[in-house]
Amino acid sequence: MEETPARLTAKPSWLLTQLAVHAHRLSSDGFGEMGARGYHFRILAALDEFGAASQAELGRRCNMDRSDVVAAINELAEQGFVERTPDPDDRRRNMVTLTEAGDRQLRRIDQALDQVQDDLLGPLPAEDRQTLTRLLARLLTHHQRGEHRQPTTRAGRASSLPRSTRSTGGTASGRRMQQ
Amino acid sequence: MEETPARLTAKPSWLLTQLAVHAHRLSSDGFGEMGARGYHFRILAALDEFGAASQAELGRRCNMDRSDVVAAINELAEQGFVERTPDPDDRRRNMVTLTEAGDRQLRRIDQALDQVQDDLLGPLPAEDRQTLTRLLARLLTHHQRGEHRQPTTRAGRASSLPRSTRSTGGTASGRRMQQ
DNA sequence: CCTACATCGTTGGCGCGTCCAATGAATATC
DNA sequence: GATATTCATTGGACGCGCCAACGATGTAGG
Repeated sequence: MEETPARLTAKPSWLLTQLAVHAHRLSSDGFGEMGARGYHFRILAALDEFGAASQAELGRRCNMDRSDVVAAINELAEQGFVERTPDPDDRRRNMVTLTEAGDRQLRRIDQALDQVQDDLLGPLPAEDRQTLTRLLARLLTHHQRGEHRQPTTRAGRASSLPRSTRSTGGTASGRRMQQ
Repeated sequence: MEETPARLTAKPSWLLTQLAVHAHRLSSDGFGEMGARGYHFRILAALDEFGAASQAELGRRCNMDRSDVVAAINELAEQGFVERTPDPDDRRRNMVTLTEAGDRQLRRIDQALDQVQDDLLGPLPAEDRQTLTRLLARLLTHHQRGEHRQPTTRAGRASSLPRSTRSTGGTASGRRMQQ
């Protein structure tokens, strides 16, 4: 069948992102069967492991944007998996709580995901699986550090230019800028 | 800072997809500077390596949907990086050709991506980089094989459900068929 | 020849994940 | 108290991966 350009297959970033596509599909198939998606699982997991939390905290723990937490919590609440109640101690916050049904849902998803790991790592022997996991974890840790561009408390200008400045002007519509 | 749930960090699928996010961001930052995106690079790479091709063929090589190829070619043509001409031998097809400007653009992107690989693999020593690449390549190959569920010519297999009901279908999950 | 069928390009649409900007309420800091 | 910060929410954007359907064209079979 048609070959893929070596310029792609030779690059770790290609291997990684393409394999991630497969991982994502396997996962989606997994919890898609119970009407969930990635964001739901993340939040349920965080609530289970750390207890009730504000939405902002959930976002920090799960690497999600606040606004996406809002939507996910809406959906989870509709399904009865979490409850959203105002925090009396800080009226800006919502306390998000895991319900029993939510706990059950979490376990179901988690189980489905265990199977997914196996499908994903498919042909690798145990040792290689461990090696791969270790290397990935190491890189991920590396890339997450230094990601908390803290506003520095106290006037720490970070020259946050919207930075649309694109060179080859052309027609394009480049965007990007993640802080 | 806030911890991430172990239910997530313990899963290879999580490590993979999250790291892919970083890889994707690094890449985007890379060619975003020249008004390109992933799809563009894939197509330029395929044209450079295998010569002029039809859009369908490009889609097969680059793991892209035909419809997405259309859009990408539109954009590349606007920028003068490829030319789209009808194929006289088969009037269904378009021959897509790489221009000189396109070739230069490809080289620019490719160079930027080399830097990206280095940033991505950051703290890993050469040996680990190699190991990781090898494992990823192996898994990717594994997951790409068996993806060409061919309609078998004659009489349609595949009950082709609207794609949600994919219930306990067991492993297979009737996957795609790109190619 | 004529009828199926497959392929190609195109349009239009969906879902998911990631992100940003801006608003209004509440709180923290000075 | 004035200012800055945090929080939830809305509304939007973009990339990537898909799918369905169309009309035009090409290929096989009977």
